[in-house]
Amino acid sequence: MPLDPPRRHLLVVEDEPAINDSVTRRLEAEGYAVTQAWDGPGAVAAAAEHAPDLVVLDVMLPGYDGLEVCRRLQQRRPVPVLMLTARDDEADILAGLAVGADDYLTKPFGLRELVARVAALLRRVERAAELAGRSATVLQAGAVTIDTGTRRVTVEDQQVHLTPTEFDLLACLAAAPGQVLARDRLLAEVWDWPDATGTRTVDSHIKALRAKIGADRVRTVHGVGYALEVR
Amino acid sequence: MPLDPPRRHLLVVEDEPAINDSVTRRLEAEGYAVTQAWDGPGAVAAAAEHAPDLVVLDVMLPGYDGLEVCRRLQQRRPVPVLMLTARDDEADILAGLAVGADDYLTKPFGLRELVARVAALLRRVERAAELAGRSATVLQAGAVTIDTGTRRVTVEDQQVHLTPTEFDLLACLAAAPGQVLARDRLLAEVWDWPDATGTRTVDSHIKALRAKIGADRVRTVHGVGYALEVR
DNA sequence: GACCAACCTGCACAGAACCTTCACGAGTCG
DNA sequence: CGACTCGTGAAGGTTCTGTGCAGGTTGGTC
Repeated sequence: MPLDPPRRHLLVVEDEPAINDSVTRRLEAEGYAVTQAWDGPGAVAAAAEHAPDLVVLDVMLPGYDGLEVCRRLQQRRPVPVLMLTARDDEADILAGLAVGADDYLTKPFGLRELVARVAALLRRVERAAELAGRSATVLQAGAVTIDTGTRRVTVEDQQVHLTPTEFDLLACLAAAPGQVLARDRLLAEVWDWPDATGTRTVDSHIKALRAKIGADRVRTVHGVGYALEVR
Repeated sequence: MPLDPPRRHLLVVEDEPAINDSVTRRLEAEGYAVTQAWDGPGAVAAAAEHAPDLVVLDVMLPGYDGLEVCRRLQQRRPVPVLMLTARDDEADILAGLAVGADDYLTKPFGLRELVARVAALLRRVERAAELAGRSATVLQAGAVTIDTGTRRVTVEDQQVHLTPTEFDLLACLAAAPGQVLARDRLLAEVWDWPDATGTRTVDSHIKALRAKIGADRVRTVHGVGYALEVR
């Protein structure tokens, strides 16, 4: 049981340097650990690396849309998102909430208000998490069961130990059972490398995965990619 | 504007009135139509009557076990099930998954989490249904079935292995069943060679394809090209 | 700081899978 | 019956994948 209230880690995603910096400074003054990101890819990468407890996200971003960032973040791991929107556009806000944002703030906003919202959202989420206890989202493909909540995998009711990357790879394949996924796609989703050129990393992990869950459960489609057998 | 998605119908099976009511109220607030049931027989009857899109099912029930309910529901008609379990028992969870549950949540859980799970599961199931049913990925010509998602080909329910080029060629022909496609056209679409001059490559692959799916399924149109028989 | 274990990545090589071309015979059409 | 088109088999070359291994990173321990 952790005794001290753990320090909360926030991710601030905002392309305007002045706003990003002032928000960051203020939140740090409030005692949060803050990581900054200035565009979509950076945000996704930072989130993957730091696993923040909450994300403050501008919807208007270079790279790709803030909504897209939100979607990707949620897809990877549910994380509370406080959306910043310059437009006072109902549709935009609704879209944000639909892709997993939990609250929003329209520009221009005061820092005091932002801080209050962040605190409120964290409180809300943490209370829910506390009540939630253990839970999971389960994927299944044939005799393979993947629990993304506990990150455990069983094959024919036998538990198997997978490394983090192996697990993510399997989860990615299992999200679309039977479907063939290209190496590029896997590199983008599992490794967050939008650019994939001549690396054999995927193959190496596929090999490891096969050794652990059974070689014939991962199908090679020559010249295309890999697929999880459903059977 | 996104057109309204059809209203989803849920069945909540839980014997504890306080929990059942709060869960139901919250889900209704989220826009779902909700039916309540308090025991096993009631759950089965309600499912038969309302044909819900998803069932939230407590495993500990009077009457008979939640697992039994789950089994009966699945037997009647496959329906996504989100299991609620008080016990933090691995075996119990696995048993649930084995009888057709798709996800689980251990008590005590947060309503926020529950809502998220319900939405995620519905999304997943609907996506799967789309992939399975839609002809977006599945092409058909007579007894030949081509799944471009899994890249699998079936001839009279027998699976056939095709090489990448053979598959693309077949898919190209199957995209316009019965239609005659010129070699130029095939070279352009399958091989991405806009310029086609006196190569016999197409013929070679047609030959291979014929050997695998049956010679008479690919018709030669002298001086023009090839066509997939529909029959 | 040194050390160790677990893990990720990339490379080189071998073998498998695959594609293309060629030559020649058979088929088709006017 | 020519001229052209198509089928066929084999050969050669190319691309792709499986695999073992080494170097590097990370995180934890003494």
